[in-house]
Amino acid sequence: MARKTGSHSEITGPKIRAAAQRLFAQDGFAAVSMRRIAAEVGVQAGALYLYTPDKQALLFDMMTAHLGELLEAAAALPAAPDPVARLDRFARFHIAHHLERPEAVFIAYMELRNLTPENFAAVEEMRRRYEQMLQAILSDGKAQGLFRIGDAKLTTLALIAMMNGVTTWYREGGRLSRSEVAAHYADMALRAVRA
Amino acid sequence: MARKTGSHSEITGPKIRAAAQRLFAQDGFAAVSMRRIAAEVGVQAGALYLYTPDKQALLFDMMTAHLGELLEAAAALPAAPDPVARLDRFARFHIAHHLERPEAVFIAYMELRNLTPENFAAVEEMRRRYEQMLQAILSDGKAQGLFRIGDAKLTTLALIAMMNGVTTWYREGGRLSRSEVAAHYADMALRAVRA
DNA sequence: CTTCTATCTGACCAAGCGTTCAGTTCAAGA
DNA sequence: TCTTGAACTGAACGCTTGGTCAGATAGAAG
Repeated sequence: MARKTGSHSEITGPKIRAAAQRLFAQDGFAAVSMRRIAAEVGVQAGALYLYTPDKQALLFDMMTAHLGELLEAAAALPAAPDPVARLDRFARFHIAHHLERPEAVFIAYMELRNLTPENFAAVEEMRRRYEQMLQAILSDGKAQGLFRIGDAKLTTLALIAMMNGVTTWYREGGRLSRSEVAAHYADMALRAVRA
Repeated sequence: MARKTGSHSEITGPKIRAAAQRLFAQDGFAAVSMRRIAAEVGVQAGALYLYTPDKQALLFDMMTAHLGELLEAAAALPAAPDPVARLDRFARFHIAHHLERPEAVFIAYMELRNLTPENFAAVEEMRRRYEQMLQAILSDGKAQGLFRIGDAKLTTLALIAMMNGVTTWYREGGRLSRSEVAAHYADMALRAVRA
C-alpha cells in the first residue's frame, strides 16, 4: 500500500497542523509524538515529513502564525482618540480574540521553553511588539492624566496576564457568554488604571 | 563501585527534590528524564527509586507540598475586619509568597496536565480551596457595599491570574523590588474591585 | 492508454525512555 | 573489630522516540 485514495496536500497539510495543535494543547509538545499526530490524521509518521522539516518547525510555525494573526488583528483595530476608549477596545478585542482560539493561545505561552533559542527569540519579539501596543495606550493615558499608573511596563504585564487567564477556565456554553466575560474584564482593566 | 562516601538519605532525598524542581521548571516535566535528574544529583538513575516510587510521584508530591504550604500560610494570615484591608493583605501575601518560590509556582500550574487523573483531582481540590479564600473576601466586600463586582467567581480568577503572572517576568535584582511589585499589584487589585 | 510525479507506506536506525534488580560498598552500632 | 543494613551502581528489560528512505500507488497530464 502506498498513496491513499483521495489524498491531497491541500487536505493533509491543514489536517496535520490542526491535529498537532489540538494534541499540543491537550498534552503538551514534549508529550506528543509524531506517531500520535500521524495516527490522528490517519497516516504513517513518515508522511508528516512531507509537510514539516521536523517537530520543532511544527511548533514554531504554529506560534508565529498565531502571533502574526494577533498582531495583524490588533493593528487593524479602529483608532480612537481617547486612551480610555482605546483601552476598552483593546481589552474587549483581546478577550474576544483569545476566546476564539484557546488552543493556539495556550500553546503560545505554555510551550515557549520547547522552542530552540533562535525560534524563541523570534517569538518573543512578536510578543513584545504586541505588549508594546498596550503599553503605548497606558503611557498615553498616563501622560494625559487619565490613568494613574505606577509603572506602565508592570501594569501592561499585569493586565495581559489577567486577560490571558480567561482561556484557562472559560468553557463554551457556560454560565457567562463571551461578550459578558469580555465586558467584565474590560471593566476591571479600566478601573485598575483609571485616575 | 556502590555506596558513595558521605552518602545519606537526609542529604540525597532533598537534593533529588531540588534538582527535579529546578529541571521541571526549566524544561518541563515531560522533557526531563530520570537520568538527567540523577546526573544533576550526582547519582545513577536507579538510586532515585529509593526516594520516589516513580516519576509521577515526584511531580505530585512537589505540587501538594507547594499547595499545602500555600494554604497553611494563607490560613495563618492575621485577620482583619474590613474586606478592603483583607484584600490588600491577601494580595501582598500572594505576591510575596509566589515571588519567593517561582519554580514551585510555575510547575504547579504548568504541569497540571501531566498528572494522573486522580492526582489532578487532588491538586485541583487544593487549588480550589485557595481560590475560595479570595472569593470569600470579595463576596464579603460586595455584601458590605465596599466592592462593586459583577461576578465574584470570575473576578477571583482574573485577580489570581493577574497576580500569578508576576512569576513569569520578575527577576531578582531588577528595576523593582519585591515589595514595590507587591504594592503595585495590590493597588491594582483593590482599584479593580472597589466601589 | 501511457507517463510522470505527488503522496504515502512500512521497515528501519540509533538513541533514549522509565523502571527493576542482583550485587557492591560504606557508615554506624555492638 | 565485626556485623548489619542503608545507599548506590551498572547492566539490563521492553518500549518509544524523532527521523530517513526505497519502493509502491494514486491522480493528473498528454
